[in-house]
Amino acid sequence: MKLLVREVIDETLNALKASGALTFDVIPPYNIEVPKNLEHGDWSCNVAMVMSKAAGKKPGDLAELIIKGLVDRNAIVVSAEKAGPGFLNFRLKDSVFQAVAREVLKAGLTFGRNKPKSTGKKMLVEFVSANPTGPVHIGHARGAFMGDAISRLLDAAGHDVTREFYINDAGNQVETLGRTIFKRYQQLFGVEIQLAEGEYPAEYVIEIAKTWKNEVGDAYLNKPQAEWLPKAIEVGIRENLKAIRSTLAMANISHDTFFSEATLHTAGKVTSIVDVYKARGVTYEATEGKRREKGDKVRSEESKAAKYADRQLGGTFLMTATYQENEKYVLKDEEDRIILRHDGTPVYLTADLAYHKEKFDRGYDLMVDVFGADHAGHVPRIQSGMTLLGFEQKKLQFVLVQIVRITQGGEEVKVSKRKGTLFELADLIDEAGADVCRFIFLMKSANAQFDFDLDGVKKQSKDNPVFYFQMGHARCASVLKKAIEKGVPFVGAEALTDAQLARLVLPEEKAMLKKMSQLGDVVATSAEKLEPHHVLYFCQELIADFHSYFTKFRSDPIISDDVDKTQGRLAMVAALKHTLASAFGILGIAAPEHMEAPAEEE
RNA sequence: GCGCUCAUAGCUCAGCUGGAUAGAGCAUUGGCCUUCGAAGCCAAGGGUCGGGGGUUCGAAUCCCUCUGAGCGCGCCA
Repeated sequence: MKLLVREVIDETLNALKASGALTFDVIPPYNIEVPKNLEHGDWSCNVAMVMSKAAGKKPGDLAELIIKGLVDRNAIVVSAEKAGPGFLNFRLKDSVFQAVAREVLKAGLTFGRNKPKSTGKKMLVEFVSANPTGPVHIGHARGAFMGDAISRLLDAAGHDVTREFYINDAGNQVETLGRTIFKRYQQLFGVEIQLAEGEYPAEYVIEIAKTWKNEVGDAYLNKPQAEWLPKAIEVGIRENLKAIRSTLAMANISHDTFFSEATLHTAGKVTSIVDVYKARGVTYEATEGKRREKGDKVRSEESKAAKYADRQLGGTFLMTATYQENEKYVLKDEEDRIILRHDGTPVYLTADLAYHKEKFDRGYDLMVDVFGADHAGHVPRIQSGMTLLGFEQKKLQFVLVQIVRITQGGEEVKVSKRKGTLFELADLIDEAGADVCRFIFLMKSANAQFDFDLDGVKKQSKDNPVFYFQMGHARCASVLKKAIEKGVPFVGAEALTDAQLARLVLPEEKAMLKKMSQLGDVVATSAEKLEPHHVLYFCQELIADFHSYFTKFRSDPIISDDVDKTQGRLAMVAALKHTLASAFGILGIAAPEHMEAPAEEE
C-alpha cells in the first residue's frame, strides 16, 4: 500500500523534472508514514521538506508543485493536500484498502515475509553458546530468545540463515568439570572426597557421574589422571550438551550447527592464526606485562590485573590497540592483547579469533554474535583481530543483551553456577511456559536493562501480556468458527467478490487493513536493525485495534443477515488472523485457535 | 580512573535513519456483558522526555557537557 503512494510521488517528481518545472539530480531518501492524527490523511510524506534545498524551493511551494502535477496512473488518490511545514497528506480510495485483505489472504501464513532465501544473502547467527559445564540458566535466556528471534527475523526477511552454537569445550573450565565429575564418580564407590575451590558442587554433576558409572563401571577408578580426565571431560560435555539441547527444545529454539572450540585446536587453526598475524607484522614479544597501550592507564589497586599480576609473564602480543595506519590509531581496543603465553600456549582470545576467522572464511554476508553485556569488553578485541586480518568489519555485528536482574518477592535472585544455586531455564519454562518467557524477553530492546519478576510470570494474569496477544488471534479464529456454526462460513479468497470486499468502509476497518499492509516494512526494518521487538509492538497495536473494533460494533456484528457485509468483514478477520499468525511465527510464539478461560480468583 | 550501555507517566517499557498534540501495559478512579470470547472495551487522572548548552524551518531522537545507574577493564573462559 505504501509502495503505491511511493510510486505516485516518484513518478510525479520525474515528470516534473522532465517538464523542466523542477531540477534535481536524484530523489533523496524520504519517508511515507502513517500520520498520528487521522485528520492528516491516510499517508503522509515529507519529500517536499527533504528536497527543499536540493530543488532550491521552499517546502511549501514544492509541495504545491507536486500536488498540481500529480501523476496517479492507477487512480488511487482521492485527495492530496499540503499541510504544516510542507507535509503532503494523501487520502486513498477505499478499494486500495480493501485490496490489502485480498493480498493477505493470498499470501496466507507467509504474509509480510520475503520468499525464503530470496535475497541470496547468507547469514550466520551465533547465540546461546553456553559453556558445556552446566545447564542453561536464566542468565542465558535473554540471549537465547533474542538470537532465535533475530534468526527468525532474518529468515523472514528472505536471507539464508544458519544458527550456530559455539561450544567452549577446551580450556580450564571443562578440565575443572572433568575433575569434579571424577570426584563424584569416586564418591559413588565410597571414596571420601572434598571439592576444591572453583569446582562444581551442583547436583547435575552427580547425575553425570552416575551415568558414567552405569556405562563403564569401575573401569577408571584406579587409573591415572591422564586416562580418566579426558574421558570424564568427554562424558561431561556430552551429557551437558544433551541437557542444553533439550532445554533449548523446550524453549522452541534450535541450532543448525554446533561448532567445537576443541576442533580448532586439533586442526591447528589456533596456532596457524598466530602465524598469520606474525607474517602480517602485527605482533610483538613482550615480558612481564610490558604490553603497549593507548595513553597511560590508571588501574585501581583492586583490579584483577593487579590481583593476578604474578601470573602475567609476557609472551606474544597482538596489536589490537596500537596498530597504526598513517600514524594514527585505527582500532578501538585500549591495549594490545596477549595471544600466546610465555610458554607458547594460546589463550581463549586466540581460539576465538581463529573461530571468527573461520566464520569469515565460510563466506557469510553477515555474521551476528549475540553476547551478554558482560562480554562487551570482548567485542573490540575481536573486531580489531578481524580488521588486522583484512576482513570487512561491518559484516560482523554484535548484539549485546543487557544483564537481567531476576527478582522474586522483591529480592534479587543470584544466578551462580559455581554455588550450585542456579535458576535453570528449564525450571522457568516449566513454571511459566515457553511463550511467556520468550515474550517477556522479546518485549524489550536488547539495550534495555530490566528486572525479571519470577512471581509475575508464574501468575497467569494480566501481568502476562502474551495472553493478550494470543487472545487476539484466538478471537479471530473464534469469529470464523462462529460463522461456520451459524451457517455462513467465510467463502475464501477465491470466491470472495469485490462487491463483498467493498463493504469494508468503516474507518476502523480501513485502519486495520492499512496497518496489516505494513507488516512487510516492519519486518524489513526490524531485520535491518536486528531488533525483533518492533514486530511485537506492531502486533500489539493491531490487536488493540481489533478488540476495540469488536467491542464498538457489538450491535453491528461481523456476522449478520447481510451476506455481503458479513463476507467482507470475515475476509478482514481472516486476513488479520493470517497477519498475526505470520508475525507470531517470526517472534516464535504460538498462535492458538482457542484459549481456555482463566481460573476465577476469589 | 577509563570504556560500553542506559536515564521517557507511580511501576515496566515503546517511540522506525530528526517531523504535526510524546504512546502502550500494569497500577488508581469511574463506566460497559440477553448478541461473534469481559483474558476484552470506553473514559479520567498522571510528563519541564535526568540537568544545562549547541546544531535548524523543527530535537525525546543528532553533538558537547554535567549528574546518576548497570556492566566491563585477567596471561579465566
